[in-house]
Amino acid sequence: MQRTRFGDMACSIARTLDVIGEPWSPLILRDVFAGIHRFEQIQQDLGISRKVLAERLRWLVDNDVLERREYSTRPPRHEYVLTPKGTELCDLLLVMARWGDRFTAGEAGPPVLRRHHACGEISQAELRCSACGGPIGAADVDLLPGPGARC
Amino acid sequence: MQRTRFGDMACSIARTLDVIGEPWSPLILRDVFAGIHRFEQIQQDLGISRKVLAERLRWLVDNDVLERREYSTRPPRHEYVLTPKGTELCDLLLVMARWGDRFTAGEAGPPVLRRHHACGEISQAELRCSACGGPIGAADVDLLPGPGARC
DNA sequence: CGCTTCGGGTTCCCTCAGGGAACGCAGTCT
DNA sequence: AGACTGCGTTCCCTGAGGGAACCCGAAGCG
Repeated sequence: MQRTRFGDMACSIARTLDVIGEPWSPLILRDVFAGIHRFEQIQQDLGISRKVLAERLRWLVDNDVLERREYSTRPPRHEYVLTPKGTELCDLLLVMARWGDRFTAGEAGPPVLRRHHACGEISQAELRCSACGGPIGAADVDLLPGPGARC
Repeated sequence: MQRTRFGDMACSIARTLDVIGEPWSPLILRDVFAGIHRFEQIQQDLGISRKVLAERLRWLVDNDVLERREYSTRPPRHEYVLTPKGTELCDLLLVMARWGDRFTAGEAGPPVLRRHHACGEISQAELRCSACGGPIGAADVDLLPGPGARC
């Protein structure tokens, strides 16, 4: 067997990892989210190998996270933009950024700040319960088998 | 160069990935969070190679995400438990699970449900702005350079 | 017209990380 | 003593990632 695939596991976490769990994929998503849309720019920004970048972009497009859009026919030029599915995936990046800000930023402070459009304030993303609206964290939930439980 | 390290990048997302971005690491975290604390159990649950599991556990312990605790002196037996830092990292798993539930669960529905202790309801984790309390998503923020911005 | 550039990849080679299985080792059971 | 268990470590083999070179279509330019 080669590198184990996670897509067949009966676990939403594993299936999410199947889509963006490969090395570099979340950073590619971050770049597209941050406004870097072109192959050459992403490659330079990340310092990733062109081969791997091409593979990852193809995978993300095939999985409907990114869309490969032609922005010029002559000469033919393409850019990568987020689909709605990909935009929701970026929520993950907000939570990763929050954890990184808290635990890895050190003396210098966070390298990037995020300002909420709606209120104009610098903010972090907090997790709230969709049912009661109260704060929720990993320690506050019980796990129960759901309808698509393990075979 | 070998596999590129993300820890030195001026990006909280990259630095978070440096801690749990390797293949398998999030699933190991999920298992420990779900109550699977012992080497042998994790190995069997995931089907991961013992070598890689030992490497990942050591890395997570070194990074203060897990604690290796002796639960029996004779014979010496150890288990892995979440540190506070690791527990906060599990918030990431909640968000991954939500995305996976929405976009990869298919007909069968989500394999696992999560019940909020505080209200007793089955729920998903929603993102809210820490400043105004309103809903927040990746599409609702502007990025600004912070104090620890790229050198 | 031929030469260069540029965006966006593809191909090639080499090393290193992951998979799998075997081995090791302390301590306990019978 | 011999078997078993929990927890790793060692070994070999394959395949994925890094790096650099190459490719191709379409301009841009003297």
